[in-house]
Amino acid sequence: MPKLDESLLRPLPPFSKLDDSAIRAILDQSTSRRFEKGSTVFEEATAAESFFLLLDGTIRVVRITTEGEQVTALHIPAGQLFGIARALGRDTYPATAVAASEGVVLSWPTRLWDGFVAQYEGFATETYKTIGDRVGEMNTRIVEMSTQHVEQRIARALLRLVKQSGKKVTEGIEIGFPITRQDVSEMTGTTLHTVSRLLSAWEKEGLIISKRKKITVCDPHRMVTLGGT
Amino acid sequence: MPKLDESLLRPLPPFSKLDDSAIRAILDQSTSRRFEKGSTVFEEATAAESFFLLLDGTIRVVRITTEGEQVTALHIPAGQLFGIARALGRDTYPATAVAASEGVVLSWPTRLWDGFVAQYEGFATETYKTIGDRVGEMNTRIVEMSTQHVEQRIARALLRLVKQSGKKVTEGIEIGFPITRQDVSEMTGTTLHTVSRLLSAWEKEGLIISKRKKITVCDPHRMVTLGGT
DNA sequence: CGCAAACTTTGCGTTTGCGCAAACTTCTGG
DNA sequence: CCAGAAGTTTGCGCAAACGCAAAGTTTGCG
Repeated sequence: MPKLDESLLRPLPPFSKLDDSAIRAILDQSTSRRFEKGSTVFEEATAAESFFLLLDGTIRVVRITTEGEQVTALHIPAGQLFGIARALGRDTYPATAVAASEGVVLSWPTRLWDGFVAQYEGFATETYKTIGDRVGEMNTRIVEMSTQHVEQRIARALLRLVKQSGKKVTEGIEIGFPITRQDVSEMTGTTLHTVSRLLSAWEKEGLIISKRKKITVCDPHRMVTLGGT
Repeated sequence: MPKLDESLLRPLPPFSKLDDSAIRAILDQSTSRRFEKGSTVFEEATAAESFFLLLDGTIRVVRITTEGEQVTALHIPAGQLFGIARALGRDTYPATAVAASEGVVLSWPTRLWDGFVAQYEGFATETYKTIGDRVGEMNTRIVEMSTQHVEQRIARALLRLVKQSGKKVTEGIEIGFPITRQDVSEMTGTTLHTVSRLLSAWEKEGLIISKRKKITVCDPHRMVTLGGT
């Protein structure tokens, strides 16, 4: 077990109101694990045996259609809980979680969930806020998919990624994990071809710089404009 | 105040595990109100002053884009709680609720929420199950919007409506509240024209019968097939 | 009873973005 | 250092669905 201490969890939403001993106790019951890029943390429809906290990296939450197409529902940034099926009364995971970059997660057996909720004041509340945010995001996704054109959807998707995991570099803001055109297409409900064409065009205009698996937004302001009113 | 008794709430999820006196107490604090078709129960981004239980009718949960287009996120069937922003740590409503048919709702001031959760065992759990179901539905919507063609989306939307509020009639199963092509288009992210064309075609094939504001699915099995694998 | 409003149908031209195909570039492992 | 895998670019043709327009139908209200 790697050395972990209270200061790690302290700033994160579900733990912010707990005292050191509580956090210590929670930490002691956790398992830490490193994930390679592309590896699966848990799979849709399997028994929700654990819930997770992402310490480092980014998780892609995907669903796979009967035709085998992948759809990315959500990206989880470092510092958030995920796989918390139990909080919504489910006993299987509703989607698959894939590591978008290498990363580290803590996990606890799901059976501890109810105890944490009962024992630690504010734990549930903070968790439900996170879920609330995700519901909001999903809602926004539905609205976007219903009303916007591919160009706007891709612009917004990039902005979301930048906001969640952007790193400042000299040329602009870079998305903090490796991402392919295919990935972007799965987030926006389009094809990698269309994404490629669009990114090429944007690069010519100086809006972005894109290398293999890497996208840097140079002109966020103009990107926002493209994203729609 | 109309006469309400325990038997009304008893069978509904959040109350199923409470005893008569608890339900009585909850009921005593509620306000009952009738809504006309098309009237707004609450509006997006306004302070979440109440939460609601739909006793009769159907609620359409919509978001309005900056361009003024409406997108229907969800339909709430009779018997469910809604407007429970508080449960997800929000203090404003994330969407607008419109009565799709006339109906009756009970409401409580939001400040009572935390008390209910604390006081009544199982109340929160059951509520979160409902939310979990809705999250699942939204997820499915995203996947559909990403991967399916208009025809499939409309087929599925109709099936969802039929499942939620279908009434058996001699010709098939009829959607239990008035619904226009416009409404269907707002559920599926398309235009009323496309919906009209498609429904006309389906009617010619005997798949459905549609009158003004009324749709009856005659051949649900074939409709499922149209909805995709 | 008649008019206006709400809802529906249908036609036609246009466009967006997909599907397919092929070539090209960058990485990785032996 | 080379071969193959993984990722990207680009061209071309096509079909789904939109946008616009106009006319038809049903309903409710005065």
